Amino acid sequence: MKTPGDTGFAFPDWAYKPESSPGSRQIQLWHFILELLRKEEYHDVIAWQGDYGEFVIKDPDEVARLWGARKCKPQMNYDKLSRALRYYYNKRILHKTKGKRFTYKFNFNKLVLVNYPFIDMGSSGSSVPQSAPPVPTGAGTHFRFPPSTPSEVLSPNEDLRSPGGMFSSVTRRMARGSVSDCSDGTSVNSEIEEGNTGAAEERGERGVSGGGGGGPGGGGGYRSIIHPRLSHETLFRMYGGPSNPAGHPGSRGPAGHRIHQEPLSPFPVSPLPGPGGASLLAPPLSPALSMTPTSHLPYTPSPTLSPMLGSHFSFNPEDMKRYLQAHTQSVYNYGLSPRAFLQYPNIVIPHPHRPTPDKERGTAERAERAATAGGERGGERHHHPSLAHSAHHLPHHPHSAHPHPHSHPMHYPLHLGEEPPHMSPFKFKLQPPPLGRKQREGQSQNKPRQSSLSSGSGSMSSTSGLGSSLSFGSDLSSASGSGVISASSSTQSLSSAGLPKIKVEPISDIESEEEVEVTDISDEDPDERDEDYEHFSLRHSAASDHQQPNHRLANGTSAGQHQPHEEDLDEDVFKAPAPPPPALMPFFTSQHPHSSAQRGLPAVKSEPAEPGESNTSPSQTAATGAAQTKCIPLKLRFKRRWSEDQRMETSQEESDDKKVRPEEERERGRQSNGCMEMEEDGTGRGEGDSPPPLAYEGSLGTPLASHQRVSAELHRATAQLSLENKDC
DNA sequence: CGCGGAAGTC
DNA sequence: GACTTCCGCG
Repeated sequence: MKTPGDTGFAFPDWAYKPESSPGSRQIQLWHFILELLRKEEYHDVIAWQGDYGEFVIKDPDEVARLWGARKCKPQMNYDKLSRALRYYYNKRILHKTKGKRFTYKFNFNKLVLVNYPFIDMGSSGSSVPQSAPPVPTGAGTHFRFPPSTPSEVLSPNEDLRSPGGMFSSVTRRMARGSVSDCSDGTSVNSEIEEGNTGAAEERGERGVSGGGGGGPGGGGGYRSIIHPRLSHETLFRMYGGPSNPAGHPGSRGPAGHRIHQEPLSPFPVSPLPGPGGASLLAPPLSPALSMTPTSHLPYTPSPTLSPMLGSHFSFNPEDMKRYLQAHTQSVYNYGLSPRAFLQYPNIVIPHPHRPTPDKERGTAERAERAATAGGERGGERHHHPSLAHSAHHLPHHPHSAHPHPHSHPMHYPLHLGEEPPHMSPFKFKLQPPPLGRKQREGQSQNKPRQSSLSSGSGSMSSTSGLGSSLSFGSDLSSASGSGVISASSSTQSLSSAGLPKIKVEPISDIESEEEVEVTDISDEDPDERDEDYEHFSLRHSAASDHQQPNHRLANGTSAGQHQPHEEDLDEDVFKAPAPPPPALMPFFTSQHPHSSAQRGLPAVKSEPAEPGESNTSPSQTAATGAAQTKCIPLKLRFKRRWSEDQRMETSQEESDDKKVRPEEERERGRQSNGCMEMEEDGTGRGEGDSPPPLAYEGSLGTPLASHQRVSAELHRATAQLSLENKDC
C-alpha cells in the first residue's frame, strides 16, 4: 500500500497550490483532503485508489470529523462534507467516480495550471509538472497545507524560486493552515501538519514543522536546512521520498488499506522507474506519469524531466523561468482556469494505473519497471520511467554541443540568450494533425508515420531552443505537458470536434536526439469533455483556422476510446494542463517515458486525453502511428496560436461555460493585470518569483519585456518551423 | 448514497 | 468565495 516514502507526497506540490482561491485564507476542503491523502496515518480513513487522482474515503465519518475539527465545525458530517465536495464538481476540482462509493477523483488539471509555472522548476525536477499531477513530493509551490512534511517545505519549487520568496510564501501558507486550526487540541491541522514524521502526529509537534507557528520560521527552517537547489531526489531521500521507493516500500505499508494499495500518491500504481530509484538521478517523476496507463498516453512530457542525467533532472529552473516568462501571461493567465486547459486540451495527465499495453510504452515502461523493481510503489513515487530513459539515452545522444551535460539536449534551446537561434540541434518531426476521419480512414492506415516532417537536420529546433519551444508555443505548449500538442491548426478542419493532438517527440534519442515528432493525437471529443473542452474547441475553431478535421482522428487511433462521460471527463480533467511553453517543450520531450519507450527517446507524446482504457492502444497507435504525420503549416499554427493566446490574454472573451467560466475570467483578469498567481503571496512573488529569475538570460527584466521577447522568439521559431515544414 | 438547490455563515 | 446547513429527490 502505501508507499514507503510516501509520506507525504502524494501530489505534486503544485497540487497544493490553491488555485483559485487566492483570496481564501482558510484551508480548503480539497487541500485538506489532499493533505490527508498524503499522510499515511490517514490511509485507513482516506486513500488513493484506482485511477490517477482517484481516492476513496474509507471512513467518511472520520474524514468528516477531521474536517470538522479543522474547521471547527463539530457538527460536520459526511453529508455536509460531501456537499462541499460536490461543489467542487462545478469547479472541476473534483468529480465523483461513479459507481464507487465514497470515491472521488481530483482533477489535477485544474490544479495544475496554477501550479504549473512553478512546478518544479527547481532542480528537483520534480518535474513533472504537468502531467504528473501527483508528483510525490510535494513541494508545493506555494501553498501547502500546513506544512507537513519537510519535503513539502522544501519543495523544489520554492527552491527554485527564490529561496526567500518562496519561503515566505510558503510560510505564509503554512501559517494559514495552522492558523485555521481549531483551538481544540484535536484539530486536525495539527495532526496533519505533523505529517512529516508521520507518526508524530500530534499536535505537539507542530511547532517543529513550523506549520503552526508560523510561518516563516518554520518554513525557513526547512529551507535553511536544505539547499534550495537540492534536487528533489535529494529531498526525497531525505524524506524517504520518491526516489527510493525501494527503501521503503515496504516500510509503511500496511498493507493494505482496506481499499487500496495505493499509497499516497494519487497514482495508484506508479512504478517508479528504476533509474531513479537507483540513483539520485532518478527523477522523481510523478508516479503518475510513469504509471500512466497507457490508456492515455504515455504521458510523457513532462517538461522538466529532462533527462538530465546528472543533476536533477527536472526542469531547469531556467527553462521554467523562460517558460514562465514567455507565457507569463498565457500560462499564468490561463492558470487554473479551465480555460487554460482549454487551450491545452490535449495535454493529458496520465493515469497512473492503467497500464498500457502500448507497444511503445511497454518497452520503456518495462524497462523502467524492471529497474524499479517492483515496485509499483516505488513507481508511484517519483521515478518516472521517462526519466530513466532519458537519462539513459542522453548519454547516447550525440549532442555534442550540449552545454549541459546533464540536461537533455532539448534543453538547449532554452538557452536562448546564449545560443543562436539556429543552433539548436533538434529535429522535429511534425506530424500533422490527423486528417479528418475520412481522410484518416483512408490514409491513416497507409501512413505509417511520416516522419517526414522532420526537417532534415532538425533545423527546426534550430532556433534557439527557445525557438523551438516557442514554436510550439502556445499551442504546442499545451501539449507539452503531456507532450501532446494540439496542433490546432490542422488545416483540415476539424470541426468543432476538437483539436487534434500533436505529439512532439524528440525523435531520436539516440540517433538524433533532437528530433521531435509532432503527432496529432487528439482524440477527444469536445462534447464529452467538460465545458472547458467545449470552449476549447470553440476557440480553436474560431480562432484558428486550425480546425482540424477530426479530433477523432486522433481518436481514430484511439478513437475507440470513448469512455463514459465520466471517465472521459475525468480523463479530460486529468489531462495535462498547459503544455509547457515553448521553451519547456524540450523538457517535455525529454521526459517522455513512454514515448521514449519507443526508442528510448525522450519524447513527448501527448496521448489522447481520453481515459478510455480502450485508448491505450489506440492512443499509442496514434502516437506510434503517428502515421498521420503530415506536414503542417506549423508556422501558421503556432503563430496563430500565439496570437490567439496573446489576444486571449488581452481580452478574455471566450465563451463561457457554466459556472466555471466566471471564475476563469476573473482569474484572468487578475492575471492579466500582471499578477501572477504567486503574487498574492506577495512575498513569494517578489522574492522568489521565478519569473524574474528565469528571465531569459536576464535580459528580460520585466515580465513584459520578457514576454515580448519571447514573442519575438516565438515568431522566429515559428518561422523556422515553417521553413522546415516546407518540405511538406 | 449521491445530487444539487436554497439560504445562511464567516 | 467557500463552505455549512437543510432538504427534497432519485
